[in-house]
Amino acid sequence: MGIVARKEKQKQEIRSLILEESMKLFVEEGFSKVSVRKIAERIQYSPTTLYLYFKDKNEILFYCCESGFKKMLEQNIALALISDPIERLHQMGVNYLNFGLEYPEYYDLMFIQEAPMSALIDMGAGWSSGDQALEALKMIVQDAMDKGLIVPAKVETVAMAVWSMVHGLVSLAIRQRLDKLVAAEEVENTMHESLDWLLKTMKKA
Amino acid sequence: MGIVARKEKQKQEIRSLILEESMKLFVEEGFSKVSVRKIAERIQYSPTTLYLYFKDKNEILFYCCESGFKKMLEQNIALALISDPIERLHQMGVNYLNFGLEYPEYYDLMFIQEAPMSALIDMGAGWSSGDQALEALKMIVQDAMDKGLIVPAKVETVAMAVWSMVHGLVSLAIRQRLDKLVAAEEVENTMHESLDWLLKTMKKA
DNA sequence: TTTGAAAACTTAACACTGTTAATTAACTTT
DNA sequence: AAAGTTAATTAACAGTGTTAAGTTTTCAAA
Repeated sequence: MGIVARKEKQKQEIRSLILEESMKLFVEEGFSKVSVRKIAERIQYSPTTLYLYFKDKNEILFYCCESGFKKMLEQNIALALISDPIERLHQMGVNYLNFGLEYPEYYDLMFIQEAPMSALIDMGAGWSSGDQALEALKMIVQDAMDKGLIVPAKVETVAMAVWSMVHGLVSLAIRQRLDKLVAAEEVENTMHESLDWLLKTMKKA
Repeated sequence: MGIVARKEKQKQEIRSLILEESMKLFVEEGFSKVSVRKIAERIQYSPTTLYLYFKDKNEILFYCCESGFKKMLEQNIALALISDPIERLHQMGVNYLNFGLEYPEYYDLMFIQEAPMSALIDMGAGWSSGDQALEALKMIVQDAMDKGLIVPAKVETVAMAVWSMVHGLVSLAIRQRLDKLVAAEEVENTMHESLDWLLKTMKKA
């Protein structure tokens, strides 16, 4: 059995190689420039070889996505130290904005492109990493409500509102829409102000 | 001079023909399926002919966008009848959600894709239709603040927050992310609840 | 150690994509 | 009718994701 295990390991190594190089590529050259042929060239394999390790390009992108979520979750570890739910929610939002602005290519893939979700459906798999992040959000909202810091409402409703807002900010920024509302150099600042505003507004007086 | 005017008119007619057929195409088959060749086939012209009337594909998409904004502004005419700013803002949000869910392909083009914005930059033109909608939003917010219905803040900050939230809702819904938070059949409902929640929350007690 | 099957990989090809340069067809003006 | 201008086309380039068929490599059993 040792031999089949080693083979499996080799297979996993090539899978990782493909993913690593894919991620380098789209951080360097942007999402739209990533092609099967370019990835293949980088790892010195024929383009069709990739199809022995992944169903299609969408599946590759899906796994890149997963690694993006890991990056994001790492940023959120420090949140556990903040006891005040509102303050914790606020910092989570700040982290979200920062992640989106720092890694726009990852963000694009994780929350804007439909390719990874198509892969998810094809694979019949779950959005495990994404679900984890959403679960964390819901728990904070619930906590804030339990402690009487915000007006009671359906948790999903509030969570959706908060998520939608930060996603809206990031995705509009990435797609150059926010500079239609304020000058380009003030976009990032105003984004944070909007987030601050939301949290101040939703805080029970 | 009459002859050169007629020629100009003919030219404009072909331009309109291209745009009309493009829009039909991407409402029918979706944004990603629209190609220069498919448009050309529909209007019985050679693909390269389109390049005599438009700089590139992005420019065609840009003008499709403009027509999407027209559709959107039409929906907002009735807003003028609502005197209460908060109520007006609310209805504007409802219209926004409805537009996005009813014409996801248009919405995609107008607010998610980067192609139209690239065209805009290439053309050195302004985002006239979009600006108009944003101006309307800012005015309502200003009005609400003047009448003491919401807590005073920078108008751009609040406008950005509100826009980002409804955009976040629509774009996450379109890209199948919201059904990770609530069941698919409850997405639309919860979207509206989130909007309601925001407006209730920002309303000064 | 040689054989034969299974696994890994590549080549060739299909059907697309946006776009440019060169060429032909049509219409205007002289 | 001849020359010049404009409109439209054909051919081609360089790229995309993906599949089928063929080749090379690996490795266990004879």
